[in-house]
Amino acid sequence: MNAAERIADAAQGILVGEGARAVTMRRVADLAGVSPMAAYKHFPNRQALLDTVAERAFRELAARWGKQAPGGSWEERAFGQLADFLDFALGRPHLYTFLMTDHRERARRFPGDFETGGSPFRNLVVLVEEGMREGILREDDPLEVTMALTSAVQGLVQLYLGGRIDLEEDGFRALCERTVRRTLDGVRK
Amino acid sequence: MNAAERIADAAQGILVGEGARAVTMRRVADLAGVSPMAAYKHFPNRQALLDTVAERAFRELAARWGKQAPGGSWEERAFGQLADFLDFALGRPHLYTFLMTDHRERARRFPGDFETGGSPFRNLVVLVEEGMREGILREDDPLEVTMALTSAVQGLVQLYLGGRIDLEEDGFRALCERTVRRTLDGVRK
DNA sequence: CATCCAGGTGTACGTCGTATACCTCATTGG
DNA sequence: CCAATGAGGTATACGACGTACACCTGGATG
Repeated sequence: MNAAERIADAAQGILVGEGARAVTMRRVADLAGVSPMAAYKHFPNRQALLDTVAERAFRELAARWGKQAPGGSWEERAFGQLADFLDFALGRPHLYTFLMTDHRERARRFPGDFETGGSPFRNLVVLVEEGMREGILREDDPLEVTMALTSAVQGLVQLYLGGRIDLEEDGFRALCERTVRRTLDGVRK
Repeated sequence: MNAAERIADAAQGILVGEGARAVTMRRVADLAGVSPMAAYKHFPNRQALLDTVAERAFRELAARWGKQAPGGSWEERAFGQLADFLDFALGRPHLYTFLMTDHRERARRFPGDFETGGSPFRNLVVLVEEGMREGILREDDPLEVTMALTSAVQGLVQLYLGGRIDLEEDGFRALCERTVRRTLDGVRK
């Protein structure tokens, strides 16, 4: 029905797909069954289309991650979130890079946008707040503690997807777990 | 004299420059004062030219960072390294992204290549080993501890350069310091 | 002196984003 | 009932991109 959504769907489909094919207007149009210029009736340019796709994908992601089973200890839930994050990053590397790494002017911004609805990070901040309430984590700025925990993993993932970590996926996941554990416990004597 | 180096210089110059202009073969050739096809006498394709530029830039970086003044406490030296890293990442953002983030098949790889010569990371691993010898850091795998400390900062820089952190440069540098401090001390109670 | 070839040029092809002009209906005001 | 309108599609074209290919040129070498 809505042609703009069919076009955004097609663009997202390219990001989700296996091959590392770039999201070109012609390819998107082809996938949507429409001529290359049709997209410009709905988006002023390629960047605006990509921004829309990012917005949608972020919302979908937040909805999915919100539904996690709440059982288990705090640590089990925390490492469950890590596993979910890695499932996404390693399972949809192009979409991950597109959402998390590519420069985008209208991206969500720390700190403001990470507290309000729709951001996948919100769930993690909540988890950290729970950890502080339960006395597992030191009292501290929840947002910044969340950043400390997540940015280490994001840095590792960036290196891994950039071909700079010579490990199989299982080995890499284990490295991420050890790194999070070090961030939790500190490396200082 | 060496034409290949003049061309690589030109390419590096684009990465170092202010504007976010892409490294196109035509632009490189123009800067080198040569026709667009000349580069192909020295590099089989654009990717090979970029790989060469990355190799050179990495070596220059390692040489510069190796010369740091060795004075001060371990912590002062560590945060000095952080400042140097941020000077580079924030001062040459395009070169930084090119070197650290862009997918490159022939990139240096963890763990092997980070231990041997020419890698800027080598200095940090040495610093961490010193910290363990001085009893400041817990006995642990030096390479992985270095990764834990650096990947958090890399994750933050990636977010910052991607326009996802709404802070001035000073505020961002302070956030990096606090994050490294948390990684050193841990966030667990 | 003839040959060769390292290193340069000019041209051309297919791809990209997208400006522009055009077309085609369904809706709607008179 | 019909003319006008505008939303949404198309075809064509332009300049920039990476690069294949044919060609040139001048100094080293047999």
